Amino acid sequence: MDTAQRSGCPINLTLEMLGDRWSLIIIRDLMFGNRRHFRELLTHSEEGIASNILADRLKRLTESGLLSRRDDPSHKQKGIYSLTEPSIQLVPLLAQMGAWGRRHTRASEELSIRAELLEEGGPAMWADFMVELRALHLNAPVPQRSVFAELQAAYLAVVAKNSGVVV
Amino acid sequence: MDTAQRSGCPINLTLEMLGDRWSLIIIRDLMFGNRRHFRELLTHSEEGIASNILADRLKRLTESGLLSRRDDPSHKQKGIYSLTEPSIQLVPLLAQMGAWGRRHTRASEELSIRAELLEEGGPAMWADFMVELRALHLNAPVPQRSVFAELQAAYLAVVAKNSGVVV
DNA sequence: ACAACTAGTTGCAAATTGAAATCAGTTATT
DNA sequence: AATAACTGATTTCAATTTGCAACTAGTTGT
Repeated sequence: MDTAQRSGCPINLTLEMLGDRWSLIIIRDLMFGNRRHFRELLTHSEEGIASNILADRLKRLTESGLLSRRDDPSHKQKGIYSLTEPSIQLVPLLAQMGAWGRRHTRASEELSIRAELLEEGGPAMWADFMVELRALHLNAPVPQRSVFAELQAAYLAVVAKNSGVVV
Repeated sequence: MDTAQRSGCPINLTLEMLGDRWSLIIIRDLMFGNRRHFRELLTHSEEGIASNILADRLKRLTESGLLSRRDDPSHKQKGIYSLTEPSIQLVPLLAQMGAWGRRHTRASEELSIRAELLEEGGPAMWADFMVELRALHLNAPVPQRSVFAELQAAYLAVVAKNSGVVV
């Protein structure tokens, strides 16, 4: 990894770590979709990431401490990717990105519902979500509230509604 | 501009508009540095943007509604770039980016002070700053409080302190 | 033994980036 | 009036990055 940085500005440095078209997509899928394996990230990606790009980003993100990788005991070739404390602390940033995107881009209703809930929930909900992510990714104690489940349920409800199925 | 989008996810769409290494740098300089002309953005950039990239990004950002451009009456060739309501609403996102970068990257003390103040000030300060930006960029009424001046003063104080000058 | 699955790698064309030089029009200086 | 400096770009070109498709080498299930 090159260490040459353009400036010491925190916004610039954040951009240097995450300012490309795929890094935050991968973190998003790990965070909100709980995709933990290479294959899951590759094939369940809404955006259709290529395998070489995914491999490269996983390597870079792991090297820069935003992800960690451990072996999957059930399969000698599989690795399990986890968020780290720094990437868990991206929750407020991703919440703001979702909120902005929902207002100012042509986001779909189905994929916006999580952003809407996170925005309404505010910092308190983000904190609860971060506690839960620490349980899922860092072996911290499991909390009572599952923001993940709330978001998932809301998403499935909108999908069901829009396909005409009675929930 | 190509209209092909990878997915309707609000995070993805935000990334498609702003997820490159320069767009948010330009918006940052316009927002926190009040750089309004091409030359100012080009030469006062900490990061040293190239003129062809700057020209391209100003065009793209203007086309996508994040900036607007009007003629400068004092010089027939100059344009004055302004933030728009959508880009003013990036304040919370940039505040979160600064806060994250300050914690998780090797950001310099001098360039971090604004991020620190914005984080401490929270949503109330962000709202005040947005009101002020609407005055500076959208001809809205000028408010009493100037967050811009507060940030600038704090920055200059740190610069002065670190160069051994008595403030 | 064999098929399917695993995490990647390789090859290659296209697009993007970025440094340096250049450009044409505008303004300030002499 | 001539000229120098400044304006927002554009051009050129090499290097890098992207992304698709094919492929690899190892692992697991049948």
